[in-house]
Parts: sequence; C-alpha cells; structure tokens
Amino acid sequence: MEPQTQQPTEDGGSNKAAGSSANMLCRQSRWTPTTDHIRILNELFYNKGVRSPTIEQVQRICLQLKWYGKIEFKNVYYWFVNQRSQEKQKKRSTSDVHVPMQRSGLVDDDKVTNWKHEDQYINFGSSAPASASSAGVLIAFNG
Amino acid sequence: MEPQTQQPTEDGGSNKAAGSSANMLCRQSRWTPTTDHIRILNELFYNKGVRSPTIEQVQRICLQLKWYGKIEFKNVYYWFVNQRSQEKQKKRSTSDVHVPMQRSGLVDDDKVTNWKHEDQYINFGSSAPASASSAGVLIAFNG
DNA sequence: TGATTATGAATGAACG
DNA sequence: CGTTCATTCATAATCA
Repeated sequence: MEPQTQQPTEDGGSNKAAGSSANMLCRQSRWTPTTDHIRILNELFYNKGVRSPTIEQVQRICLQLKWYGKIEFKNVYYWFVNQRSQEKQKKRSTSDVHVPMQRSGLVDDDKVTNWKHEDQYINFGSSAPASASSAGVLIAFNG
Repeated sequence: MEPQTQQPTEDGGSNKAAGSSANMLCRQSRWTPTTDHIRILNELFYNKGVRSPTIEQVQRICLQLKWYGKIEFKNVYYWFVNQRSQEKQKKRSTSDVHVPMQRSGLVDDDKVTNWKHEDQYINFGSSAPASASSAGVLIAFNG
C-alpha cells in the first residue's frame, strides 16, 4: 500500500533527507507512522474488520503499537477515523465517465479512476468474516 | 509564480512523453494540466469564486474539463484543495511577522483543543460493537 | 544535465 | 461523521 520508501527512523528523526540545507530544525510536528504501525493497523482494519474501535480497544491497540515506535492515543484514534473517511472518498470518484477528447487520439482511459495510489492495486477487505484469508484480497488493475 | 507559458505539445496527445531515455517503462505518475485546464480552473476559482466545490460540482467540472484533455476526479479535487492552501500561504507571507497560527484563528485561548495539553479528553460518540449511545461520551486518558 | 522551483498527491489532524 | 486545513512527499517543469 505504500509505494514510498519509508525509512524506519521512528525516533523522531528528520524525515526527508531532501535539502540538508542549513536548517537543522528537526521539530517533529506530527506522527509519522512506521511500516510496522501501518502494517498492524491495516491488518486490524481490513483483515480483522476493526472499523470503529472503542476507547478501550484504541488504548489497547496503542499500547501494542508503542512497542514498534512512538505513538499516542490520538494517532490511533484519528487513523481509524481517517481510514473510514478515506474509504468513502474512494467511492466518490466513480461516475468518472469517459468523454472523447478533442485533440489527441484515444489515450488509455482508466475508466474507474483508481483514486489514490498509482499502484494499481486496491485492497478489498471490508467487514471481515471469521473465515477470512490471512491477507486481504488483492485485485490488480492494469491499464 | 505563474509559469503560464506552457507548451506541452498537447496536439500530439500525450503531453508527458517523458522518458526518451533508457527507461522504457515510465508509467505516467501524475496529472499534468493543460493550459486550457488551468485557464478554466482559474476562471472558476477567481472570477466565479468557486472555492470549495461540492462533490457533484467537482464531478461536473471534471466532465467539462475532460473535453480538453485527460483528467480525473481527484485531479480537480486536489487542485481546489491546493489552490485554497496556496492562497492562504500567500496571505500568510504578506503579514510579515507570521505568528504560527494553530488553527484558523478562531480558537479562544484553550477552548476545545485539548489534544496538546496534559489532560487529554476526546469526545467519542461513534458506534461501539457492544452498545452505542448517541450521546458523546467523554473519556479521559493519560498519554 | 543536475539543481531548483512549482505543484500534484497524500495523509495526519482537527473543526462543525 | 463529513469536511476542511496544514504539512509533508514526490515529481513535472524549468532554470543555470
């Protein structure tokens, strides 16, 4: 799900080695989830079907995730909020109907726009039944 | 700031025929708006005052813009998001002193934003697996 | 052609 | 919860 190379420097390290200019200000302003964080959270959300965890569940999850890096309650809480929201946002790109263009010839039309991640995979997992496979169903779209 | 004179040879259709180099598998990774796209979007944003179009509006705009070149829903959506952000950044730089405002100026002292402080409460009113009351529950936790 | 800039894309965080 | 904002990351476009 993450095509970007995420560096596992969870100790509030400087994120991008972009400029390396004279700015030594490494103020970590917001949580940067580690790959382990993402992996576990995704497993909970998709495989286990945890959509709206209770306070106690969030606290428990947060406690577990602390082993993999610095994380707070609100990070876990917001993560689930955003996941739910983003899942709905993906639906909004439907009705992206193809309209013949003026100038060019027919370019490749990816009709149902993948809305997020040039990775041409979308992960279907929804509310997980108990007999779910160990990994979510991965469906590939190729233009 | 406005590199308007963009001539991407859009008559040929693919305005982003990037890799003539060794990389043959260059997958188109992001939208490159045509001049017509930019012109129409700017007219909507500035002349017509369309700042935060609804989902339906975005879809409609996207449909119209498709006539001028390949474009997707998310492109239009993100374009407006970024325009609003950039416009705000412009104004922020004009007021020289730049007090880093946490949220859009509307926060009285320590009104609602309890996240950043010691006692952290969140208003949790969503559905719980067991039983969910519509009323929000105020739960304290220690981070 | 490599460095810089402008901006598309993504997402954590928060508001109403 | 839906929406919006702020910040960050990635990269097309441009410049030196």
